[in-house]
Amino acid sequence: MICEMRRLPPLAAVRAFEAAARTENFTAAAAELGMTQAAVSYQVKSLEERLGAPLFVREKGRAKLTPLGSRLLPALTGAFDAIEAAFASHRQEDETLLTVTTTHTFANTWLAWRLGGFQMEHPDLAVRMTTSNEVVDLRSGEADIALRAGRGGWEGMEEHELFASTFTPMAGPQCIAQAERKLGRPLEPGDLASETLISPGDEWWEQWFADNGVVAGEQAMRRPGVRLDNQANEGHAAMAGQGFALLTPLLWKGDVAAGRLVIPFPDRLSARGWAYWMVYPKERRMIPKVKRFREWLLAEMAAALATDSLDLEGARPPA
Amino acid sequence: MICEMRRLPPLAAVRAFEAAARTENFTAAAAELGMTQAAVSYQVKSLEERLGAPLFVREKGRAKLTPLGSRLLPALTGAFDAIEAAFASHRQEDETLLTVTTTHTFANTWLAWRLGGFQMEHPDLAVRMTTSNEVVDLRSGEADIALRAGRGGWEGMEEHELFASTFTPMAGPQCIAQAERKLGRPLEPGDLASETLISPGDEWWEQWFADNGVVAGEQAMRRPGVRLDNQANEGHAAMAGQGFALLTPLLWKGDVAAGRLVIPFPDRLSARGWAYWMVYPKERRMIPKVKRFREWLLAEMAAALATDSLDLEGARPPA
DNA sequence: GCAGATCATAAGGCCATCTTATCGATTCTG
DNA sequence: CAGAATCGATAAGATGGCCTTATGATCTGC
Repeated sequence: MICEMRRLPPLAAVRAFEAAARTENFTAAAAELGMTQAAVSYQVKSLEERLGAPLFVREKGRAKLTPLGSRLLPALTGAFDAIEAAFASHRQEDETLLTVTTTHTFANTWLAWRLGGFQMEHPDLAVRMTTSNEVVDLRSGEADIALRAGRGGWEGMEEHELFASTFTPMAGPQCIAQAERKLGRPLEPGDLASETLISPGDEWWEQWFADNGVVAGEQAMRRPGVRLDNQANEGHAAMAGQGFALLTPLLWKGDVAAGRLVIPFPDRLSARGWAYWMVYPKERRMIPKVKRFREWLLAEMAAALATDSLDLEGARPPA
Repeated sequence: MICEMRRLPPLAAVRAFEAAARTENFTAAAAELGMTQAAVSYQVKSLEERLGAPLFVREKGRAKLTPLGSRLLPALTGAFDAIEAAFASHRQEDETLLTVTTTHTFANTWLAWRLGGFQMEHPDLAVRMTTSNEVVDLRSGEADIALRAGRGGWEGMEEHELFASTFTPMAGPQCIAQAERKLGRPLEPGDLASETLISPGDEWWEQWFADNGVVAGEQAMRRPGVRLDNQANEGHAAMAGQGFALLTPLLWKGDVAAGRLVIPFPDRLSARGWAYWMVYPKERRMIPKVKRFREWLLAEMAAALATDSLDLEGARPPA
């Protein structure tokens, strides 16, 4: 093993010396360090004893640096400045940069549309949004807050349930129109068994078909089809007329309102048993930027939920 | 007052973090720092709490740096390296450079002639000799050892008396010859009253005249004459035939032996009540270079004194 | 599945470090 | 020149930061 042995004097003593040397005044140094003059005197003396050489000459009631002390001082000042700068830059960044991590889906369909509002309300914060799938982000300090789907119960985390993860089939208007033209009547759940599905192999299709008594659903699920890796992509594919996708109504309100997506069976809503959560380490809950984001998000979410969810025509402009 | 407030985390924690981060291994870091793994864990944790952000991600029983930790590490390593280097250079210099401070006189007449011998015996030491008159040199660390004239009793200093500071008139041989030719007989103490003195106003002339019952000495002392500021210069002036100087026999042995200086009254020796001393701070007596020089000097001095003192113009060995 | 390595944590002790108080020396000031 | 103010050294005493020991949990490799 590489044992790069360091031989350093006690750092508390070095620190006291540096401050004392910089001012050539033990009393002032003590004030700067938040301790007493006696403590500085003690530390300086102990450092001198350790070095076996004097750092100050005491004369006429003052302390003046010896040549050795003068030689030592600049390097030490530089070193402490470097340490301070390292932590200061962290603190600076930590106070002014808020990083939110979330899923592609939630980012795309909800957060990205509203994050500008938060930024407007808090111009002193730099906001960064990243998308990823690991909750580890929080433990490793890569993000301050996570917005995630799951069942909750993350160890050591403060959690706020935002909304339940429900889903129902949606498709582009032309897709619906075409199907109904073909059938000559409004769509019914069972009809989807013969329509093109997006991510047909998905277990949630199985659940939805079961929830709605569609036995023939399995055929549709076995048909080849595009398999996409997140709901955001599925939604966009649906809007592009690629078929029916299972989507969470809350997340697509805007597109539904704008007519880009149609919900054929507004009352045929399934639930995953999941929810979306806002999550952050318990111990960071009092940090200002975390607090501000939490409050903003909860208000925003409340507004989003306030619109009658079944009355799905629409995303309302956020309060 | 300029209160350049620094906000630094506890340095012990920073130090532990730096070592732990460098190796990404708390156990190894603990070994390097000479403490236990538990202590490193404790310190790292305390630093993380202070920062409000994790520095390591603990997973699979290992600790891996977070991005924040990685960003911090280089600056901290650099800072500690700088501190280490500062003290190391001092230590290096302190171990290999021996500085002796002494008077012009002793340097000129004794030490300079023999210091080469010490250097030969200790080629690993760099030896530096400076001449000055302040004992403060030692307290300020400018020199390791002082060779000084005085009465002893320096506070906090280890002292070795080397030899008593005695003196007797000396002059160049031509000067003596000229005077005796003029008188037609060997010189006697009283004759100096009408000879040219070097530094005639010096109180030691007064003492020497008194010690030797020369009442008329005062005349000579009031005559104008060159006043030199140290015995080295006075001795050289005497050798140049400028007159009679009061010199310490031990210091001029070589010149006397070579015939460049003559001692007209070898038994008319006065003492100043002073001695020459080797002096150094008590607490430094065990430092190798100090020890080595001390032993060398005492041996050298013993050798110099070993030659029968009365036979040789009479320096007496100190008690 | 056991041995070995690594980190976390609890409990407890102790000494380094700090504070308070006081003194002596020097400098400032009216 | 006296008194006030400033500054550093030092003694005595308190405390809590820091370290150790001991143990547990987790992961890896044989």
